[in-house]
Amino acid sequence: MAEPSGTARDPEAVSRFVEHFAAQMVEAGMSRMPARVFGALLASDAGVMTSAELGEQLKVSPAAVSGAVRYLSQVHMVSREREPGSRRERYRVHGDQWYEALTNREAVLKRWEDALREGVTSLGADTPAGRRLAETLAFFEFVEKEIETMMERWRVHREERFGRE
Amino acid sequence: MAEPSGTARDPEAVSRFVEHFAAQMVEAGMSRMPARVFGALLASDAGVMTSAELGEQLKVSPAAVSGAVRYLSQVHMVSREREPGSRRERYRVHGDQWYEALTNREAVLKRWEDALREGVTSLGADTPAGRRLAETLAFFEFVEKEIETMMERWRVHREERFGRE
DNA sequence: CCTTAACTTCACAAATTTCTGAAAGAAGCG
DNA sequence: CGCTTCTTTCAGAAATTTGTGAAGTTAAGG
Repeated sequence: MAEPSGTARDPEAVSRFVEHFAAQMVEAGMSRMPARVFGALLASDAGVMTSAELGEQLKVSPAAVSGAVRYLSQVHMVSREREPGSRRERYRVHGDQWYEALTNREAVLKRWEDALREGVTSLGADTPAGRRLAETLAFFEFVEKEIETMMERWRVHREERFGRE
Repeated sequence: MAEPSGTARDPEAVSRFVEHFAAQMVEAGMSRMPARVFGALLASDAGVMTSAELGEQLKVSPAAVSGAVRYLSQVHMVSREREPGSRRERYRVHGDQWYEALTNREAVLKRWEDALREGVTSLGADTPAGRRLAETLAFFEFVEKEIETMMERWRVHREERFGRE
């Protein structure tokens, strides 16, 4: 059973989740600090935290928070807002926005594809290596298209299950 | 136009591709040496190379090759074979095997899901944070299923385009 | 405008990761 | 069985990455 609203959550339970979740993201290639910041936001009830709150909860310096959120907004995993009537900055995870960003590795895919295309050309499309690269390239192009339609299906699925937010 | 078969390929063109491709893999989270070794294999005509060949081409020590191929076989991106009648080990990329492995991040997905499930429980399924985590979890579960069907579609697509190998 | 709160940038220290050389460990071959 | 060839392991050096403190920048509010 959940706490009555207004009661502070168990900070230790939050921290355990944040660190555990962040560890998975790190393993998947993300740097530690952005992963932790993201985890903290994801586990916050409001889905919004200030720099100070993030720094305090994660026990890190303002500089570390600054670097992490800069990265996270660049990859569109959080958005930053100015708190009206204050110099405080706030960072938010939108319920859906962030995993849309996760699949928006399109830029990444594109660069893989560029590298492969260049390889096919420079090694020769009619060499065994060139053919292998071409097939790999075709795979990435396929995946790119598939991800798009998958996200469309997800949006439908999500609406059914969670309703619009 | 391609070289007549039997002619050595331009080592510089190969190297350019390998390093460029490896750089993308690194950016996507893979360590440098495994990425380079994988690139070298991918760009080889035979799709097979010995430790010595890898070390020589990449200008690295046997120890570095050893570590890289250990990692690559663990994640099923290459397979190792014993060259018959020799102590030489050979490493191979199968045309298709490796990107099957790439999408076989299922283990990774599973761990993300575990972390999220634990978070939903410990933060409370009826809290705002718990609901956010639950939706994220649902997304991952959805993706996991989708990847499976996507790979089935790819195999069909591939057969049409490249024929069986 | 000046003060002050908040965020950012930067140089550096600490921690981590990566690669090497050397030594030890397997496995074919005589 | 020992010799030889190849691979792996391991300790440590080198390089890279990460996070901090301190100074610098911006903008709200008197």
